[in-house]
Amino acid sequence: MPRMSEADKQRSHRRILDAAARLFRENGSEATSVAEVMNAAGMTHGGFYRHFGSKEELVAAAFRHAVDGVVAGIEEEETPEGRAGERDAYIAKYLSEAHLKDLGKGCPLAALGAELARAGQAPLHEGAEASIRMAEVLRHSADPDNTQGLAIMALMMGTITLARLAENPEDAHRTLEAGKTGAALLQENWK
Amino acid sequence: MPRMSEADKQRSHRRILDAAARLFRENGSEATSVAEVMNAAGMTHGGFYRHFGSKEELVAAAFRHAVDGVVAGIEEEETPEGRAGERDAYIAKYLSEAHLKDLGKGCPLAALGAELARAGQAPLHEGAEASIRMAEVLRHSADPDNTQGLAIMALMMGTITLARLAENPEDAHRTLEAGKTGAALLQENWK
DNA sequence: TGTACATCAGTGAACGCGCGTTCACTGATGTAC
DNA sequence: TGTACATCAGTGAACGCGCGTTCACTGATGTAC
Repeated sequence: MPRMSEADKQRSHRRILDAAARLFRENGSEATSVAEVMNAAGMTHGGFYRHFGSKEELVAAAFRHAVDGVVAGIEEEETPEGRAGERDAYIAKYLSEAHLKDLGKGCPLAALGAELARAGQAPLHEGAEASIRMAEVLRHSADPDNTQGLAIMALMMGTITLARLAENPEDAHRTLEAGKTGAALLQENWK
Repeated sequence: MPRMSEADKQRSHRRILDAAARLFRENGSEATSVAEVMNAAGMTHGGFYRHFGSKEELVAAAFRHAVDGVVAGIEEEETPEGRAGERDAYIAKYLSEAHLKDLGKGCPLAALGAELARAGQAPLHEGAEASIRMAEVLRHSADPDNTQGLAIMALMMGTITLARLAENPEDAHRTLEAGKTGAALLQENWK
């Protein structure tokens, strides 16, 4: 059947990244095999090394791809007003019940942050960039360190992690509400 | 050499839990093998199943053991004043540079929370209990849901996760400072 | 208190299995003339 | 434009390896008399 055209290869590459970004968030990057990713992308495992040099390289690339998907449309906003609107919608969506179970499309930092810190140099680097980038989405002030954005991002990540550990919907809801109250407080009363 | 006394077995059991609680937090429970845990506990891997029925059982037990170690001394405080003192010290210690690299003795929820949510029923249950228990340590008000404690816990977990992803000490420090400012705000201005 | 024996914590070899990675092969693609 | 050929994306078998788990064995412990 091979070989395909250059455009086909790009489509395959994209399918691998899509599958990996979803599966890694759902099950963790360590618990997901290269073969699982390739099957989900509609291929067999042997072709993997035409696209990536190693699994670690895929972990880094898929994580970045996941972050791209999550912040898409927000980073493009030019005006402060557009940003503020996107930002508030983003916080509400982040702290929603839907985000709890939809791991595969959820926040990459919440799903993989802890794992990334020990997954090698390239994944760690992507994690570091994602931290700054995702906190930037939440920036309110002109503070160059974006302290407020970092704090709100941290609160939201922790909230989702705690809510995902809840054994019943009531506890999960309670945790999300705590996060919403906290996020509102950090937005209104900063400094 | 075997068989040892009942007291010896209890000491072995304890050594396995100590080693697992440290190694799982340092490298993740999936990335740590049963043999590594047993070697760190000073034994060979074959004896493991005299103590635990499966690795998953160890993950749950070691996580609980880790939580026990972290909240020890705080839960025992009887008076509100004693609690408040312990609590403030706990927050300061949690958001310190020392906590960043000392993964093996650090917060079990920050290190393993995301992994636990997909590690099986028993580990998930321990994660759920730990969430409530560790938020309880931070309780300020008489609010039965402990909303404030949950929010502060979430903020601190997220802060440590973000800070551990930082590529240089300056960014890590900045993130910790954001967490401290946020935590103070959540303590002072709640509701 | 002393002796015979069953128990069982820990050892180390062995198991089947799935992992990441490699490789010979296929055949459509893209290129040179 | 047509033909010959090199390229290389994807296949599927195979690799060595380490995993979780099992098991026959050892010998000190704890128990029964």
